[in-house]
Amino acid sequence: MSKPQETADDLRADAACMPMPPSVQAGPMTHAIFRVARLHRMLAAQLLRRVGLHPGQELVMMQLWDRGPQRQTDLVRLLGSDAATMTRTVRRLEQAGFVRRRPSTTDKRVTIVEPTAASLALRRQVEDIWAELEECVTRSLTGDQQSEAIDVLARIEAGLLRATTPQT
Amino acid sequence: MSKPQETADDLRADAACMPMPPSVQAGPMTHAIFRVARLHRMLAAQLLRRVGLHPGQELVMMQLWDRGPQRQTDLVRLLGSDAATMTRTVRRLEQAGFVRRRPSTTDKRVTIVEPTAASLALRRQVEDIWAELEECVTRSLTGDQQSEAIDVLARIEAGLLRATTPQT
DNA sequence: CGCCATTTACTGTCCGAACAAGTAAACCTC
DNA sequence: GAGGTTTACTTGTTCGGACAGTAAATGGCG
Repeated sequence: MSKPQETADDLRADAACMPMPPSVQAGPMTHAIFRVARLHRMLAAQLLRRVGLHPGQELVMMQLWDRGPQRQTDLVRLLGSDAATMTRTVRRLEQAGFVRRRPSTTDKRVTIVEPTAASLALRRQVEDIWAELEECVTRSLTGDQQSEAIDVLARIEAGLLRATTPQT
Repeated sequence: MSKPQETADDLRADAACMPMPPSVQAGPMTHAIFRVARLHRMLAAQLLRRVGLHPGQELVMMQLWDRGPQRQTDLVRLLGSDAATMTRTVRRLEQAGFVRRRPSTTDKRVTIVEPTAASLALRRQVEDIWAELEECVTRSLTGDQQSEAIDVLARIEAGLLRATTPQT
């Protein structure tokens, strides 16, 4: 094997660098967001796989652990998700044994979702995963840059929000 | 019936604010990235739907427009995508008439993907969509903040990259 | 030349995400 | 209390994304 040694730059070029054609270059922020979002999600998926969760499921569990039993609708609202997605996600979490579903006694439409005792073992693992994720995100940033980043992301979110909620 | 009227803040709380339970608060950057990524993708999907594309397909088309006919493997490498995903995405783009597939004469394994003449009409629309996306992302940022944002996102990407490519 | 690892593309499977449509229950108003 | 509306949940479909497995073609090596 020649391939004398792949430098860090080579790896960087291979793995992340979707190259820079002119049309992509036209939207540097959009492009950067795409890249970061994908890497972030990939890393989250990779870490969550170890504990048998798929991306998105951990968010449901975190809500349940923090806020206790919830109606599915509440989970949908809290996560900004979709009712259909929530139905299937909760069903899979139930099959995995992390969640229990119980019909409400006061409103026959609603089903209450609650974390199982078995899920408590997951909680610390998920918290560790979030800590590791956060570490990966922040380790290239100084404290000041982290503050900058939080502020900038909040501003970007505000700008996007104005576009996605034109109604009212 | 109290619920006099929902204020703009209420709506904002509904739409974007996935609340702040302690475990989420533990990873403010991770949380912010999730939120921005989701909004960004939602907006992209919303804009792309007008021209009949799904998120991800536009990236393939942009590569083809900018770099000309490509092997599927090249598209996979350029976009950092998956061979299986690319197979299906290209097939759908072909069915939609935006792409043509042609077997290579020199290597019977490869199929060359090239944009159709019909796709050229899409190109300007997609460029407009990227411009609109970029506008939504940047409109809450000053010029300095945009530079900050690019820098910060690049640093975050670098941090994530070190985690997702641990192997040589 | 023949063997074998690699490359390229495809299929099946499972997941989240989004949309549409439908059902049942609760609520509201007349 | 009857009828219309809203709410809560479910199912079906389509898409991108990821993993596993397959088949064919290629290229290198002995």
